[in-house]
Amino acid sequence: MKIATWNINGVRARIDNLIQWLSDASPDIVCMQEIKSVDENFPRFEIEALGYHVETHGQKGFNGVAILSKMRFDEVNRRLPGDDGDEQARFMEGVFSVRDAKGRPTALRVVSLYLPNGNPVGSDKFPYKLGWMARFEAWSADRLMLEEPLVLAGDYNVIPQPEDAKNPEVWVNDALFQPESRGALRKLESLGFTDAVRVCSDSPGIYTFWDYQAGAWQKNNGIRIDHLMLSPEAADNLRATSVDKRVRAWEKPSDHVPVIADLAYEAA
DNA sequence: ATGCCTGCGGTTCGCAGA
Repeated sequence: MKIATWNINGVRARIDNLIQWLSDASPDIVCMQEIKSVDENFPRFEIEALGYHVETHGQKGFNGVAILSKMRFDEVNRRLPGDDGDEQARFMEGVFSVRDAKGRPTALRVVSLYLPNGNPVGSDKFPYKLGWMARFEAWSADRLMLEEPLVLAGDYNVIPQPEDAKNPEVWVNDALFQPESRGALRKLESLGFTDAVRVCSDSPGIYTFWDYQAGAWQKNNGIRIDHLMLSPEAADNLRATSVDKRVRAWEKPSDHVPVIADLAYEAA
């Protein structure tokens, strides 16, 4: 079962790109971020025509997340608990019925998340980012107690390590590379989550984002900020992880590319 | 030091992104 995360940077501007990629890669579940659309304007019919169920959590103009799945949703939960005043659409969870490699049935939980950017450091956006990450850690710790396969997939807006950037020195004053941001991501690992890309490769230079500006793609001036964090049960069933760089070279690309984890589950 | 480029909203420039 292939589970992907992709910051699409505007689903309506990217619909041709998305349809091409879905047809091509045939992922089972796709977590999307920055759909930049309200639910009513989400281009669901084109996607449903490819055999996907579609659940969205949109917002006017900015942010917004969605989950596409070849399996039907058993449950959908929107909004990260812990702050009823937070109106930004950055979190949704889908629950599915699957079987593991031995045929045992289990629930599979998949989260699509879009963490705050947090720049500039020194503005109120940075504490919002850290506060959001603290709420997310608390929610994740709670979910871990279920001892179920759980995939936290999304745009974390955090560069974990220097080897996750082509030029780490230019990021030292950026919210994406602050010790507090990196520490909050590392807390998920200390709780027991596994970075699906990193557990499969020690190589530097695995990137998921290249800025539109200054020829970043052509210079391979990228960063790795889109992550799939796996609960122990999910990590035990990880077969492989890949980054689909091809789409960054397509016409009218998103500045992010899909990251895909292949887990040893099948639809129940 | 700043813009570079792109999507969106709501009108053609401002904001946000990373």
